[in-house]
Amino acid sequence: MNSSVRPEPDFFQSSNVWNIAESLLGMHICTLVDGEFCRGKIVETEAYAAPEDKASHAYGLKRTPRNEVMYHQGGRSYVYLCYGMYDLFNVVTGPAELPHAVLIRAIEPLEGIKTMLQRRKADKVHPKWFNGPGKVSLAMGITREHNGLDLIESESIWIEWGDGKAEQKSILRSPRVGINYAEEYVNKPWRYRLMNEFAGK
DNA sequence: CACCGGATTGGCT
DNA sequence: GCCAATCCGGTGT
Repeated sequence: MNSSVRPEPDFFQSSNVWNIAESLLGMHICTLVDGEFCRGKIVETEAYAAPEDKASHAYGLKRTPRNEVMYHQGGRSYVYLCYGMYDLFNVVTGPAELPHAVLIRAIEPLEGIKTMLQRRKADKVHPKWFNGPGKVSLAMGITREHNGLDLIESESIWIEWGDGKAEQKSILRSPRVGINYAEEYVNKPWRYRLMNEFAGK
């Protein structure tokens, strides 16, 4: 199987962040944190396409210590604090200096399920524990400590091919969540969901 | 099931 | 000081 193989760097370096966001559906996110290995199938993503995208932290090529890693070439992690309480995990994409990123919004747990349930303080597997970007980080053990990691080389967080490319017809596109400030970008259908019970509603 | 508010920190104006 | 790429529990239908 090539399901447990990581993509080559050029997968992340494409300037087509929408295609990457869609391609990540069905792929696996893996973590090895505190000695616990976890694997989740990615079932929901969102594309952020600065400089034009007003929903992006890098809108207009705004560059700050927080979003600096977005300017790195694709293949790094971008983890930031949201609403003072949640660390959200993104995959940085595109060539250097083009600050694109894909937010991982939901997973279906595949391995390390006991650990994920403990971290979520949940008793049994149910989509409600994994169907949001804050929930993904909590379950997988991802924190801002993991910001800026090289997903090609890291032994803490990485991406694998997993199930392979999803059927076009099994993918839903819709506007992104929580970006009501983004004006004409509010309704861009840059949220991608697999028709899978673990994806958000 | 829909709607609503509180929690809680740091980034940036 | 304002408010954010969210979550969760409470209330009412």
